Amino acid sequence: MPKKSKKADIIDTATVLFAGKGFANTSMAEVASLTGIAGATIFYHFKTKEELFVSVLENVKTGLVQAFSLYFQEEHFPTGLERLLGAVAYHLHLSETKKEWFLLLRRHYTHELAAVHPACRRHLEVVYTCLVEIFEKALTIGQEDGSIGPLSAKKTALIILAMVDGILQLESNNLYNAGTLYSELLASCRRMVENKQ
Amino acid sequence: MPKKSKKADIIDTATVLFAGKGFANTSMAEVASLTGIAGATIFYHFKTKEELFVSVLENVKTGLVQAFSLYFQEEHFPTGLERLLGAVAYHLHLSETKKEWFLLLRRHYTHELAAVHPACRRHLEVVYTCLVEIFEKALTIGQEDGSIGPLSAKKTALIILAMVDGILQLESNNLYNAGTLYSELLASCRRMVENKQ
DNA sequence: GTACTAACTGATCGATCAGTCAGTATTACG
DNA sequence: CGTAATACTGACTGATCGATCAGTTAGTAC
Repeated sequence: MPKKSKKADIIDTATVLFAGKGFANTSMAEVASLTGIAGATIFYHFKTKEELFVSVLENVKTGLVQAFSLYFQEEHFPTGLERLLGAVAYHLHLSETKKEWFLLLRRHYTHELAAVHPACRRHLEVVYTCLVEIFEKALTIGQEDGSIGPLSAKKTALIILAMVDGILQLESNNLYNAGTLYSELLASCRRMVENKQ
Repeated sequence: MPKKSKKADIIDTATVLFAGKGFANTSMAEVASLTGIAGATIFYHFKTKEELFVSVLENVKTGLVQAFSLYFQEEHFPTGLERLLGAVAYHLHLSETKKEWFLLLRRHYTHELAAVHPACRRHLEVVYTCLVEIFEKALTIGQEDGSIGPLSAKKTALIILAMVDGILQLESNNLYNAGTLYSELLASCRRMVENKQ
């Protein structure tokens, strides 16, 4: 196994903790102990707790953008509609294999900090722009090939993102076994955007 | 103006603070000072911070259930489809006039506590059951009168709830001016559930 | 080896905060 | 009025946590 730098180890540990327990409830001491280093070491690599958080978010951003770009490099779709449904399905899939990423993005602190911290805001914007544009592009393609009806691609992309995110939220809050809803979600998306023959 | 009890004052102040800054970032001292009472007074009415939070949540539950019940007492709809869209619109409307309620329900701490604290969990369940059943009932009525197509009422109700909640989330995170999306959201709901003629 | 730098650490500090307690004010009632 | 309960308060405590700092170790260059 490749020996990772301690700095990267800290970021990995912090990602899980920030995502799982939130910023305020995660202590630097806990990050240090789970990483297997002394408490003061974190402050050598990151000046403040906030700076650590931003590094974590940047790391998530990079990973997420890369994952989607890779997916569309390998997959190809006959119609825009199928491309859209593929994107939704991959979004759902990623949120299972990389739960921490999406938990972190859904944490309130992430958005509170973004309102105040320019670098943090930029990372968040990149993530959301990436997600929205994926849907938007699929919708535009679908309108050209006739698989998708006439609607505002931009606004519909936002609504689909909200819908997917809302389902993931329900699931992560253990309110309903949302896994059961995945196929129903895809069907609902299809009904929502497909061209009435 | 009716003189309110200090206990009710504390709950009102705490609702705004817990909703706006979260549980961990709200100090009992702040709640006390904004309510205009001494710090120790809160602990006379509520044994712990957690108990205060549960009282706040209970209060939100009561208000929310009442608001929806009142709405459907006064409004009547010609079709199930219109009833559904009315419910969605009222949900969006309430989330503006009673922002704190929905912010509180979306806070992670609310769900983390619910996983451990039975009374808290019960309050949350009442709220979500109320919201889901409103959509579910409208869908069922619509299927009977032919305005809504054949689909699982329960699952579709969950998806619509997730969609509305997702839009509100986008808005409260200042990511997009989601207000612009309200009419598009209603149109999308309609396309999703209406009976193909 | 020596010299220099980067990585890392243990001990500690100051601030914050939930919760306690012993006591004071306020109300209700005979 | 008296007295008893309820409502409220100021001063304090113990624990937690972010951050600092003086110092040690590991790595690299010569």
